[in-house]
Amino acid sequence: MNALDRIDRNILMQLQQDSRLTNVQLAAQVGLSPPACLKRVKRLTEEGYISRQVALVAPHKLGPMLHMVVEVFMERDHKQLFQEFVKSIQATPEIKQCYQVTGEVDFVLIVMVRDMEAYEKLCDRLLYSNPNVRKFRTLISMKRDKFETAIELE
Amino acid sequence: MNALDRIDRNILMQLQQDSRLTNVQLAAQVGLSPPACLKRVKRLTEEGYISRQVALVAPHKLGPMLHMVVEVFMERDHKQLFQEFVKSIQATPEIKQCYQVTGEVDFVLIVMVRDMEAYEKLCDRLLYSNPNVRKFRTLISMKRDKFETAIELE
DNA sequence: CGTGAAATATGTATCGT
DNA sequence: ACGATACATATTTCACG
Repeated sequence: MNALDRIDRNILMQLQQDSRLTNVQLAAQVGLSPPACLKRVKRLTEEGYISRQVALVAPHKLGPMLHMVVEVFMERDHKQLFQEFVKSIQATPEIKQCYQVTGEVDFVLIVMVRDMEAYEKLCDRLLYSNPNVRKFRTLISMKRDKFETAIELE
Repeated sequence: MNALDRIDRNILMQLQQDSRLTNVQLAAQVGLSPPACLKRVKRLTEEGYISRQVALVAPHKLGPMLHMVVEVFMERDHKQLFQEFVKSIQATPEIKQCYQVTGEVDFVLIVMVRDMEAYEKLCDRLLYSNPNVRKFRTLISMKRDKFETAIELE
């Protein structure tokens, strides 16, 4: 079931760096004929290795943008409540990432907003009004020094 | 200089969700002829609005994967030292994201590693051995509940 | 920006290993 | 089971209006 050979990993590495490669280019890179290569890409997509292909847009080109790292402390460690919270996070487009962590903090959120006002509104809507959120701490970032989506395939 | 019209934003929104759309499909979506649409995509790429197009690979499909949120406290708030630190971060593939934040914490890192051993080695190499790093705190995540790369274009 | 035509690429069928 | 060749379909891309 889970057996990616060297060629599959090579394909994934290439496409993680640049998915605009044409299939003929990719095929040449990995040493296959275009149809054989296409079949693999299709298989990797169907089997969920490639979840999707997207364009990454440069945030700073669209005016000022604030990134927030938010640590959320919940009232109780209750699965049901966590799931509900995650649901509300998934429905909030400004929240780009959510990590469930172990320790004192329960969730870490990565939020992208235009300004403080937008962030405060978000907090009102999602955190202050949620009885299961005990408290949260915000780290404000005006500089994202690195953003890489690729995964190491050793 | 910075003047994206409704069609440009529409193109960016579409490609942020799915960059595998063919140019003809995209053209139809935004109400342009394929050549006109292609020109815009090219322009948006050349001008840096689209920084790149990538395949997103599902981490859990490649065996267990740990995400770490690392808060780094530097010794001194010195620009030169910060820049050097950022450089070392950019050269480290396991560190996927780096946010420079204001307040007590100086940097927040998002790290992806296979296991604790790999993380410890990373810490040795990058944090413990760096005299400018005063201390750091690690939040361990075994669950990434959301990961969205798209930016709001209102 | 649109139309139409040429150049490329994608996708399918079939064969061979 | 997997890859290659050849062929059909679709897309990209250029020239022109």
